[in-house]
Amino acid sequence: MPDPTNSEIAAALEELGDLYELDGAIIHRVVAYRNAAKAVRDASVSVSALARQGRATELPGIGATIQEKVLALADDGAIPAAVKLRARFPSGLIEVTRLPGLGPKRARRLFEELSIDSIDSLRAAAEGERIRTLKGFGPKAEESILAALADAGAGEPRARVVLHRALAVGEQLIAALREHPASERVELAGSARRMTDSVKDLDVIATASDPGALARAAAALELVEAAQIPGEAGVRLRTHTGLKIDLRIVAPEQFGNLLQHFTGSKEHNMALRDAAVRKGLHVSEYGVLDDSTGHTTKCTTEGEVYALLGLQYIEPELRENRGELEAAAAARLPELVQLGDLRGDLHSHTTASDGTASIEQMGMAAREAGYEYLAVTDHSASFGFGEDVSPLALRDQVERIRSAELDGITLLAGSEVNVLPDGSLDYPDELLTELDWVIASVHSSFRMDAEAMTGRLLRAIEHPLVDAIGHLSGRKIERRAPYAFDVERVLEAAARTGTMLEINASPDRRDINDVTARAAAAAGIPIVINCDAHRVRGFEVARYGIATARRAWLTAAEIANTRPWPEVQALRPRHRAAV
DNA sequence: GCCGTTTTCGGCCCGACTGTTTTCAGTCG
Repeated sequence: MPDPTNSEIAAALEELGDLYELDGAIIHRVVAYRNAAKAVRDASVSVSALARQGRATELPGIGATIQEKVLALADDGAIPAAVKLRARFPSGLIEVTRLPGLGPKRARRLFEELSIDSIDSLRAAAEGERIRTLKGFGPKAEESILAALADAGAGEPRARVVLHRALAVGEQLIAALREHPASERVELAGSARRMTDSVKDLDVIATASDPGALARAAAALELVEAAQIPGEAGVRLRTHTGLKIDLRIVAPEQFGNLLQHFTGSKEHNMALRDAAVRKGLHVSEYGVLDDSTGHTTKCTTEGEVYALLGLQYIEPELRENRGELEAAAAARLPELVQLGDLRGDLHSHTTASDGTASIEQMGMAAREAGYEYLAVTDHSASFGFGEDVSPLALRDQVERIRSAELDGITLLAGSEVNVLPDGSLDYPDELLTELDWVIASVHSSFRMDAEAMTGRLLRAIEHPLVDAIGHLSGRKIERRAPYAFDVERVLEAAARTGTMLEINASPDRRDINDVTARAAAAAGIPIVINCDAHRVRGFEVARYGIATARRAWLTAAEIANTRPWPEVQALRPRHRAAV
């Protein structure tokens, strides 16, 4: 039996937390399990392996007890405490606690007093008006339970929206509000401001000379399908795309507090407040209360909030409670890479494969995006959609790239070569040696087992003519999970061979992700941020690659293509000489 | 269950909302 993966361990710890909560454990113990689950999920190394070495306790929120439980899971496939509790609480009961309005306390009473142990028995009890017989429950409770059941069964479990779709609408709304005469400051908040992969809804914070007028104007915008009644405090909107947007309007003197609060993340804010309490301060969306004076300080900017707590300003992308508070306290936050730092792009397509523009058109678009160089990397021989480039055609393509006459940008002849199921590439080495740049990607046979996929990737990484691996995990945000492979072994191999790893900036990929990118850079692996552009407007997505890099704490120095092309070349092991 | 420049024991974020309440517990973000 293979060791449990980090996500399996995290799920087991979450479940145990849920079970302890049903069992009536003090909430702090339950929270401890949830914090541990998050620490496992954020870990870039195998927590099973760490636990075997007795080092899992180095992760924040994991102590000796939870390490023991991880070891039990790894050795016996189960945690004894969870087995015992599962016998007492039917699994359907945990689903009942997930319904809005029902938590562990009320679910447990339903179980003990009405034998409700599943969604089905809950529905039957509500319909039979038996729930209102319980003390503390009334007709309203029954009604809201039935409404929650109807929502859950409506088949529209409102999936999260990929970030760029939400921003496409949100940025229009913000631009419109900024133009309104009653508005003063209008800023995006929430997870979208932190540039997460996907979002549930959007939060917008504003100050206004006439709040009511601004809220009414927002509700009247063309992109709004429905709005609740606008008020002085703001308005809740739903756009025609189905996206929910909360506009909150506040007094200017509290703008910093509110923006900080609603930017989150929840975990960041909880840790921030915890640290504040130890200094005798209490942080909320209304200000910072000082225990010793009883005085609440309001902040017009977020910088003031952090400064009051003795912290450096923390960029939104870092606010995930992944060590940013400790770093800010020590004034050791990294200077994050910015969009303007990119000097070139090393992954693009033309009409030679599945792109829509010519070499020249893509070159001009890249130049307009501010790049000094662009690698043209059409798909290789076996791409498989009738868009493949045969070896002969690639030689022609190299000629065309080399002879393209474009001022102000250097075009590089490259290819995005398929990594075949056995880990070999689908161009011969003699052909690859003629190229300036080779990026290798997996485009087929995603469902191999982890061992085989790891071997496949290792072979590509170790190939002396491969400069970088494209979209390493193969994930599509909200649509396709990464394929199974051993991230640690892959990073170890890339670090050893000097093979670069791509952050593919395409907003539905953002692959490698923030957690992996941070681990890769820490291992000394050069990262490249590429747009994978298939059309002239394809370079607009660079901001999403930059966002992932920033969420990974990366500086410009850790991104290869912030350098001029000759320096990128020098970074590569290019074993070319050895071939 | 975790954790420590005020603690190895005694704490553990903050405020809003809801329903069933006569002062609040449970839930949510």
